[in-house]
Parts: sequence; structure tokens; C-alpha cells
Amino acid sequence: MKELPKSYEPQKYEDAIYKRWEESGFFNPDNLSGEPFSILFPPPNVTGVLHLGHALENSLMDTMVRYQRMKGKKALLLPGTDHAAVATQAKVEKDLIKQGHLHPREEYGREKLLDIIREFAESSKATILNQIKKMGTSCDWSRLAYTFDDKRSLAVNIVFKKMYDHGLIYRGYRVVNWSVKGQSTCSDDELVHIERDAKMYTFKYSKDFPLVISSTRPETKLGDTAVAVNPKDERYQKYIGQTFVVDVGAQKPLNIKIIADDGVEVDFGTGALGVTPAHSAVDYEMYTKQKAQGTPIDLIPVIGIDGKMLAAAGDKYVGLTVVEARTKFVEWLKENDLLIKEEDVKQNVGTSDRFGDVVEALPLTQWFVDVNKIIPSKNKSLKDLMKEAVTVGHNGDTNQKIKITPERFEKVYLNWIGNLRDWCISRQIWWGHRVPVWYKGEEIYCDLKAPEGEGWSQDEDTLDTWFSSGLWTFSTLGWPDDLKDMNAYHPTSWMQMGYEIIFFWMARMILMTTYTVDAIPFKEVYIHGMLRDEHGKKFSKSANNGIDPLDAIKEYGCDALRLSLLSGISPGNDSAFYKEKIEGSRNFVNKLWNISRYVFLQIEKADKNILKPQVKTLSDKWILSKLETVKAETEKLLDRSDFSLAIENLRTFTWTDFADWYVEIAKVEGGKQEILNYLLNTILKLWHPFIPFVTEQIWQEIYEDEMLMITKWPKAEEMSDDISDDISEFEIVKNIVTGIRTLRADNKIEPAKKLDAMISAGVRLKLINDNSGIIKTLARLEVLEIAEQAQKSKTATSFVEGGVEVFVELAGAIDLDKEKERLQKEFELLTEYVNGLEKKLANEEFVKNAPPAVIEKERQKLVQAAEKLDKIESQL
RNA sequence: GGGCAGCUAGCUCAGUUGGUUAGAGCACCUCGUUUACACCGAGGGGGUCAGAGGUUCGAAUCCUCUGCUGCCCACCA
Repeated sequence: MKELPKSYEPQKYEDAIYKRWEESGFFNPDNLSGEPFSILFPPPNVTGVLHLGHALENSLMDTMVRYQRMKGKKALLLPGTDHAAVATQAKVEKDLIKQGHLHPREEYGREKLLDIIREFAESSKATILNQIKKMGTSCDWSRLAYTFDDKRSLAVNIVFKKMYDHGLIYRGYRVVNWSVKGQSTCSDDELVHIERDAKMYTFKYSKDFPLVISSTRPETKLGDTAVAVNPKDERYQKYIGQTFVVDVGAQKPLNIKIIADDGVEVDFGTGALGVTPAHSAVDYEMYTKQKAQGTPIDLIPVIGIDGKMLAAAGDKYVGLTVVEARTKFVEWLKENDLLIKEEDVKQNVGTSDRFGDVVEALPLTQWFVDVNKIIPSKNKSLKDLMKEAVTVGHNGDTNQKIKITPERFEKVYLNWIGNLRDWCISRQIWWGHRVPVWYKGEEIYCDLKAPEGEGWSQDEDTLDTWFSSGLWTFSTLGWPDDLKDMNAYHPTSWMQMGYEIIFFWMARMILMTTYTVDAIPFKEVYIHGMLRDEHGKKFSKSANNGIDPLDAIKEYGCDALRLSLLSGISPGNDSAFYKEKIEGSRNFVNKLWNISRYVFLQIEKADKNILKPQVKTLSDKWILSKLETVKAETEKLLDRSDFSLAIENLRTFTWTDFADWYVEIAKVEGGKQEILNYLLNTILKLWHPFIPFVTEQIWQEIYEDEMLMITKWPKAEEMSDDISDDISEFEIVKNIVTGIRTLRADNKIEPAKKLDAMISAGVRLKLINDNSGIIKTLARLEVLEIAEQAQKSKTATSFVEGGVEVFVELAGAIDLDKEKERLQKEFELLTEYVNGLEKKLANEEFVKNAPPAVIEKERQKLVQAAEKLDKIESQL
């Protein structure tokens, strides 16, 4: 066969291989047969280029889908991108501002700005799709989707209308999170809480007001309409229900009603809470409660959407920013001797994750998804649907239960649902799906298209980007028009995502999918952690520690990148990524290449269909049984999404067992063409899902027109008992050889003693096996030469008797007798324990008097211990 | 305030229902290399598994407490 170059240069092959895969048509499952298997791409935002986190996701998904494809499934990996409403608009506006267009929205107007954003998004999208190809990702490009294309927009409108008709989407005036900088609402989940220093002011509204309150936002007190106390608080009970009129400088004197609320803590501060219904979500809830009880309180907005004080705040404050107003109000408190205390405190405030400013709570008319309302005909709320999908299964069907890996995120998710409030879905930005609602005077019309007739105008707002992402698993599979893909691939088989979007995305997909198509969106979800640098820091622009995956691919190759990303990780936990790691992977890829290079040199004509190679020697038996084990383990681990451990096992097999031991022995024993061929075929297949390029390249170097990507996954076979005896014999040989090598390298040992020990080791080898070629091998490797020398010298006289002991003592590694002794000891101890337990369980008194649970437990212990005992016995 | 995770070799991390002498990669030391591979080979050093109790024949693994580190949630005004 032809000779391979000395080292693997990925840059020479990768693009051509990808092209060949793509042109083969096998990325498209329509060209495959078997059971369907599907993975949906978490669509990357079209806000920029892909980073290492995306590279990790690509590696995870592609490894899984290639594995399933080789297992003979119709494997679909469906790619897509996300228009990422607010993120994209914020990014484009930021760039425009940098270029000197300080007020992009005013300068360009809606249509023109949308054009600019669209242009950016399209070019970004093209970059991203190209990067996905560079990662070797085997996705079906014919099914490419975008959250903002026509098909997805149609799905959005249909779902909106359905929810609207069911009363699950409603328009209401409520306190929402408002980003002044972004001039838009944001949902509770889009808030990033940061801790900052603040001052807590303790004061009275007026001299004769009976209660003292505290606040870090005194300027909002210009809109207070109540003071809440705990109904059990004896100090204040007498005031509950009374109303006091105070003048704090607002436009009108305030009517402050003393109300009772269980949420107020008696021991916190003064135990009295100034209630500002217009500028606090909590206070707003009290306001609605009071209203429902028929004891309404006022609601006075004093802060506007521009972040400045409104007229209602009073002449002194109108037009000031909140910070200016705060200073002024505190001055006023001081002047009037109302300020009692001023102290420094740490405070958590919510900031907009996209615009970065501290979010104001404001009452506005917005669109909401009601998560508690009972859905007509289902007798359940959206919250209930979200819960049951991961607990009892959708509609109580355990086949429709989502498995989350690692499990702990299930609790996190359920806890989140517990705290969930109605989801504000309308945004005042322009880049996104327009709310499909039209108005004409008092009339409201919701449908897929504008109503007939004059005078209708569409709602100006757009939808939260997660509304459309929530539909992703089914909107990409032809819903609602063409259900062919839906029927085959939904619920999708496997999904992966970072833990940071569990609430944003996983939760919304579960909500939308169970509600709309009456099924779970995916059967399994694998949660991965975040990548960090070698110091545990996040990769970020500001820290300037970023690694561009494309650079890494250029330098080390895609396979090395993929392998390093999937090694040493565990689900849900962050992992460090650094140069040495990818270098190690690159070295492995090259090792695999060189193993192949060696095999190439050995075999004349390769055969890809060897099923059972002829076994001649102990070493053959050993390596083949190791291979069976690693086959079985790889399959088991991949089925469990344990990529890391699968790689570790495969690596040990390939490098240590195959290359370092077997190949070295094969060089001496000779005649191994068939086995080497078979071993190479098999490990190429096993490695292919992880490192597709190098394996495919080697495969095609051997078998030319064949494509590794669609070969059958090797199936593990059961090992018989007598083989396992041979295996342990070979392990002993290995240990002895290692012992000899260790001895040789040890210069502190007296030469005569060393010689004795090494010769005795040689004798031991002879005792173990004499007809398999092993001795010849090992002799060539280490011993024979020395043994010959020793026999010539006088020191060899006592080697048989004394040498064994010396060797054992010095090499330490392979004392079978000692090992037996240790096992014997453990066996005895366990036997005693088991006997004790049996006696106890046979004792009538004990059985009569002990609680059944205790007896059961003892029984279980007995079973366990007995099992262990059997195991030891078989080893003895 | 509530919850979750992590603390295992110099570094980054595995360790799946408790069970042989706790592992890997990288780094380090010694030796080797005209041999498939220096992106290499052989050997070696290095860990009382954060600490303290407890359960058990047996604990890195289970329980309790403590200490750091990080994350998430939350209406402490």
C-alpha cells in the first residue's frame, strides 16, 4: 500500500473532506434509512461570530449525530440561526453610535434602521454558517432555518393567535421592567442583578405622620399611596385602615393609607414599608390586592419612560433625573427635620442584560402570557404543563418525560416555575416579529394578517425573541403546513444547551411545545457548562483572553479542537480550556495517523470487511478482548452522553494498549497483517464521531471510494470465560515486563542482585507460557540478552530459588502470592461478616422484635456482601 | 434570605447505585531514539481525596457540622 506522510496536516484535507461529505447527501436523513434520530441546533444569535462555546456545542451535537448515523439511524441535525431581537438591535445601535450616529432610531426611522439591521444580520449569518461548516458539523443544510424567516414568522403568528383566543395572551396595564437606555421593556429573566453601594434613608413623610419608613429610593416616595405593615405587628395594628394626608412636595398632597400585608417583616427596619405601586413590582401586587379586596389605593406614576420625573412629582422635581431628584428630596427631608437616619448599605439592582442600564419599574400597557390561567379544554395552566413535562411526563405519559442531564437542573427548573410570573412579551424595539394585532379606535383585531378595510393600524411593538425560539423544535420541522418531518422527527431525540439559557429557552420550548403541539419538544437535554481560561476566568472581550475557534482550527486542526473541547468535561460543570489541552489532542490525532501509517506499511491489500481475524497468540487474544471491551464501553458511554469518559477509554486503548504494547509485540511476532487491519478499521470507526476528519481521511486513503461517515458502528461481542483467563495471563506478562524495565532503570540496586532478579523474572515468564511467541518477544525486548550474559557469569547459580523473591521484592509489581494473600484476608473478613448476618437473620428473637424495615435492610446488606464474596472467590 | 455546585498530584480535571493498591492529560526528573510517530519511546517522583465527627466488614463516594470558592434564585423596603 502507499505510504502516508510522516505527520498529519489537517489543513491539507479538511475542506475537501467536508465538501465530499456534503456532496454525498448523507447529511440529509432522507438519503438514509432506519429509525429517525433528531437534534435541533440551538440557533446562534446573528450578533457576531461564533466563539468557543459554540464550538463546544457543535462538537457535542455532531459527535452525537454521527454516532447515531453510524448506528444506522436516519440522523438529522437541523441547523439554524436566531434573529435575536433585542441583542441584534442593541448591537447594531451601539455600532452606529460609535460611528457618530448618536440617536439611530430618530435619525433613520423604523424602516431604514430595520434595513441596516437586516443587512448586518444577513452578513453575520453567512459568517456563522461558514464557521459551522469549518467545525465539521454534519448538519442537513437543506433544512436550514432562521427564527425570522417566513415559515417561522407564520408559526409565531399562529401560536400568538391561538394563545390570544384562549385568553392566555392578554394586554394589560401593569408594572414592568423598563430600560431607559434601550427604550423598551424586558422580561424578569432578562434582568442581571448586580450589587452596588447605596444609601438607606430612614424618615417620616411629615412631622405628624405616625410611622417611620426606610428607602434607598426616596424620590419614588413622591408617588407613595400607602404604608404597609404586618397585620400581626402590635405597634401598628391600630393604624390599619386609616388614611393620612401628607405633603412631600409632589403635585398634589398624598393620601397615604395604612394597609396590612403578610409580606412585611416586623423585624426588618421599622417594620413599616412605604408603598409605591407605580414603581415597584412588589408594591404593585399590593395595589392589585387592595383593589381586589374593594379597598383600593391610588397609583401615581412619578417617573417617565425617559427616566425623568413626571409632573405628578411636583414642580420642584419635574424633568429631573431620578438621581437629581433623590438628592433634592433628601435635602428637603433634612431641611424639614424629617430625616432620621442615613446609612450605607449594599443593594441588589436589576440591570438590562442588553443595554446595561439599571432598569426602572414603570406601569405600562403591554402584552403578557398568563402562566396561571387554566387553558380551555386542558384543565391545566401553562405552569402545570411546564411542570409535568419533567416530572410525571406530558399528560402523565412517562414516555413523554424529559430527561435532564445532569439531574440537578430539574430542581432548578421546577424552582423557577414556582416563582414564575406572567411573561411580558412585547418589546418596543423594532427588530423582531411584530405583534399580530391591529387597532381601529376601540376595536382590537388579532389574526395572521391585517384586517380588511380602512383605518386599521398594527401594534407598534415586537415580540420577545424567546417567543419565536420557543417554537423552534416544531417550527423547523414543517409545522403547521407540512407535517412529514414533524411526524418523523418530533419530539426531537436529544438537545444540548448551556445552563445559562435553561429558563430563557428550555423552559419556553417546553411551554410552547406542550401547549401548541401537545408533545414535549425533546426527550433528552444535556446541559453543558461554560468554558473558562486556565485561571478559571470567563472568556470575554474585556479580559482579552478569547480564543477564536477558527484560529485554533487553522493552527491545530478541527479534530484537535473538537477532541480538546470534549475531553475532561462533565455535564453542567464549567471547564477550563487552554493551549496545552489542544496541543495534547493534536498530538493524539497525529499518533492515530502514525499508527495508521505503520499498519499501511505492514499490509499489502487492506480489507474493510474483516469480521473475525484469525487469532494466533496470547497477545492477539488480549488485544481483541480489550477491543471488545472498549467497543462496549464507548457505546454505553455515548448512550449516556458521557463524551469525556468515552474519549478517555478510547485514548487509553489506542495509545497504550494498541500502539505501545500490541504494535511493539506484533513487530516481533510478525504475521499480524489481518489483525492490524481489523484493529485499525475498528478504531477508526469508534473515533469517527469525535474526530471525523482525520479518521475519514485515513479511511479514504485505504479504501478510496468508501466513506467512513456511513459505515456501520462496530458492535461489541460477549467475551467467553476461557478468553478472560488468557487475558489475565497476558496482564501478568505485561506486569513482569514492566517490572524488568523498572529494575533495569534503577541504578541504586547492586548489579549482582539486579541480575538475579531479572533472570528470575525471565524464568517466571517461561513458567507462564512457552509456546505463544511471547517469550521470544520479550526476550527481544529486554531479557534474553541479559539472561545469556548471566548464565555465563557465576552470579546466576542461585537464580531459580532466590531470584524470584528478590525480583518480587524489588519490582514490587506482580506478586501473585501476596495478592492472593490479601484477597484471602478480605475473603475471610467478609465471610465472617456474612455468617454473622445470616445468624442474625436466622435468630427468631430478632426477626420477631426488629422492625420490618431493619430486617429488610439487613437482608439487603447480606445480598450485597454475598455478591462481593462471590466475586472475590472467583478471583481466588 | 433560599438553593445549587466545587474543593482529589505542581496545573486542568475524571472517578456512574460504597468494594482490589485513588486515575488521566499536561508539567517535572532519569534514560533512550538511523526503527510508524520527538506532535516519540521506557522508567520515575508527586495525593493523610478541604477539615472534624458519624454510619459500615469496608468511605474520595453515604449522613452531620465547619471552612473557603463560584453560580443561580428571591418583594429585605
